Amino acid sequence: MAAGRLFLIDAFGFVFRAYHARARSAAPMMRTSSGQPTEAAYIFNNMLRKLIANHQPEYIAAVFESAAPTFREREFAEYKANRPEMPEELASQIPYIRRILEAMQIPVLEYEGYEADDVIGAISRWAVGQGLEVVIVSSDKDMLQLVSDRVRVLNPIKNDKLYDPAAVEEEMGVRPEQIPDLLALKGDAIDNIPGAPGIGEKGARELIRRFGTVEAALERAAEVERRTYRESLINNRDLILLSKRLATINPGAPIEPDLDRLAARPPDVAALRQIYKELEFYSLLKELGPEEDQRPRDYRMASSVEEIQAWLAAIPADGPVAVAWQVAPQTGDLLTETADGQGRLALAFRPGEVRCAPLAWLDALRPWLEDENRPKATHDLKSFLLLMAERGIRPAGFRDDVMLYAFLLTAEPSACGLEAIVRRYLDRQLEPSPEHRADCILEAAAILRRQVDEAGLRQLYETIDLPLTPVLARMERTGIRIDPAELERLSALMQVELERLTAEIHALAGRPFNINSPQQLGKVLFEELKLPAPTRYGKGKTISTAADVLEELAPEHEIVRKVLEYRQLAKLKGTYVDALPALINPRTGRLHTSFNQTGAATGRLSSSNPNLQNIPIRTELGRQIRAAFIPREGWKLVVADYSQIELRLLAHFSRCPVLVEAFRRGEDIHTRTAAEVFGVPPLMVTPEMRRRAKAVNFGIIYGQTAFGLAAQLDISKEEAQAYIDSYFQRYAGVKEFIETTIAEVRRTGYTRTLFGRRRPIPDINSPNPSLRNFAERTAVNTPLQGTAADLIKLAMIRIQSELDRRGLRTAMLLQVHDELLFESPPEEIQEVSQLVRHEMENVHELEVPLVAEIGVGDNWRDAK
DNA sequence: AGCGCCCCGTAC
DNA sequence: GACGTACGGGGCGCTA
Repeated sequence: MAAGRLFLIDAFGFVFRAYHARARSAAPMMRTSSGQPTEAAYIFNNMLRKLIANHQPEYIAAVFESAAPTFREREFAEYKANRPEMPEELASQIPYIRRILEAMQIPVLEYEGYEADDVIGAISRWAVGQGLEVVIVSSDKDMLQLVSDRVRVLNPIKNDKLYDPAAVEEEMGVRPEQIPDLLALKGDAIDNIPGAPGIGEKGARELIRRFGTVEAALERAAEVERRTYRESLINNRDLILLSKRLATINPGAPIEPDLDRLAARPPDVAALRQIYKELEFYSLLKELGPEEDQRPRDYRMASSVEEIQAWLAAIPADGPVAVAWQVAPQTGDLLTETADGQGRLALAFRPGEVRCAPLAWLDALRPWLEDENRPKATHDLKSFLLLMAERGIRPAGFRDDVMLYAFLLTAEPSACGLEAIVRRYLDRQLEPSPEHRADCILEAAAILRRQVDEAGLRQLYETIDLPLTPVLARMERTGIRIDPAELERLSALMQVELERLTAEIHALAGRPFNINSPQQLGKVLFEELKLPAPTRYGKGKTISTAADVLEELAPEHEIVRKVLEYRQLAKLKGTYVDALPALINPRTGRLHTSFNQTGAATGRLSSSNPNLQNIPIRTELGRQIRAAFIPREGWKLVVADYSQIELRLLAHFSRCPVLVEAFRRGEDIHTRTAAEVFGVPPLMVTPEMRRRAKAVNFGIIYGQTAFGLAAQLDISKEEAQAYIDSYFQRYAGVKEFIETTIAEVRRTGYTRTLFGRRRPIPDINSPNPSLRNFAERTAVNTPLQGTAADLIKLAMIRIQSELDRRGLRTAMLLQVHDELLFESPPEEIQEVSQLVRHEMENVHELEVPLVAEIGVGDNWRDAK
């Protein structure tokens, strides 16, 4: 005979109650920084800790509900029908709860076809037979029927109240074995046990105390004085008996667990630490104490190619090998060679086990690098592809890019560097050596891979983010041609103009000063020349001299007009005309930007060194700069633009009939909006009305307020508000979309694009109205901007694959959010135009058509 | 001299 | 406080 107490935890019951208790409260739910709800896991974890600390069980197990239908559901379809589907915020925490149990070494019991109640009943009976005492950890009243002299119920929600038979009788008014009878009469709303109509809590207790059982009460119903009770008993006999069967825990299940498995064991602290890190339970992490990080390290430079190959051959082919290379210490830029000539690749096989190879050995590693069946992990795959491409190697088999994983999970550019990943997910400090980088990548890959899977982001990763990487690498490598002579010509012209303007401005100011300095300029304009100072201030304390402020002042003084002209020239010259030629790669003679896949929280790409996504187009001078972007000799540039993609997505998401119809009929959307907002037929829409409607349309996408629209259009706030009201009246579906989107983000904590890309919006429930408003605008804008980004990325992947499949020489050069730029040999232009248009327009079926406009020309300006 | 922040302006 | 997402140049103040 065994001795001791067996604690049986009603896991789902507890989790449900804990969750719903919190869900009802107004406070925002607890989440990780990436938006994963964690509160139920936190409460459950603390309940377990408290339980173990206070009671020190000899035996313990957690009982889970099985997914298969139980006898109650077979007998009574409505059973538990009142219980809502488990909400996503709770369901997503169940895997963590199971892992917490695993880490605490608490066995989980679940048996197909039995509810947790029945499993607990059966195990209790079995355990008592084994000589154990049983403590059922549950806050469910049903459980009280199992209480006996050897079985107790412990309610962790009710301050660990422990129920013995006397306590049950005191609280419920009946003995434990009479609980099903009680419930059979009074019913149970949560489990949808019907009960006897007309008999409530008090009546049920009175009847059961008097007659002992439901059966006896039915038998002797005639004796009941109170008419409603008497008639309810007589008229609902079958319902009452069914209710009793539903309420009765059936302990007859043939369940006999292995007692040794249920013996309490100390927690696996390392596993627990890992989960706490993932869930960002920092206070709990602290309680676990400092981690001994001095894990054994076996970092070695391989002594021969053969040794590396032997290593590679020895590891199981299904586990990934992490690859790292040298990066510049400060910038993180990839280094092809180090000062000491010791450029090397590091390969991590198992935690703590890393082998390095000099770059000179790459040829020997080529078969492994190019073998798509040898899985690899990296941080920043694109850089690695570029590094290898320089050496004529085309690596394959990339499975995990922890940079992309981190981005999918957090949508935070600053969380995607390896340093940030190691700090956040491994809770360690990154050392710069490639060995340590590879070691960390291997470890982080396992964690992030799992989180990506659990967050439902796997498909997005495999269909968009990962396959886009080699496409971008190729675009960067191809680069784009510019005409430096043309830019130098422009630069000289602009220089002359700037010098003239400088002299004129200084003369008007009565003294020389630095026009580039907002501080000095403000002093000249508002203090010395006493121009009417606007109320607007910058984040510092200087009066704003921004263009829109100066525009207002332009009629007041000649100097303001000249400053505006100076500013434009200085900006374009400094940022583009002079900067771009200096960045031409001498080897290729072309400009090679970097596309950052983790640079924009919405999922857009960003471009840097140089940024080729903000080349001017609005002014004539700007267009001259754009004209300096040219194709290679004898080729053409082909430009493909999505038309109004974000407004089309707004139509798709909102299904707003007016908007949807306008796009289906191929109308000019700004004219249509003008007609709606101003209440005139489309033919009566003036250019000014269209301009204003266009501002309203964009304002909607960005969550603009009346204040902002008024400033933008230089109209009164009231007039702007009238436009917005009129808009929402005509486009009621859009209004509803905005409201439901915000409501959903409030509930879930993050936005999702059409393809499931998420962005946590933690401030959505902030008490600070400014933060909250900003969060709301972000919540509305991100699914539009992010879905547009997903769509064009998908189109890029398909276009590149189609270009390759057809053996075309056309090269994709740039992406500018809703636009793709190609260079084509003349004989391919027709085919490529068609191909590109087809892939862009058919990238995904929406409520409205997607339209791509194609242009061809000898430079970027003329191709549009 | 180098870094970081601010203002400002370019793109979509 | 007031329009979403970026990058980058120049000024300027801080630190070295």
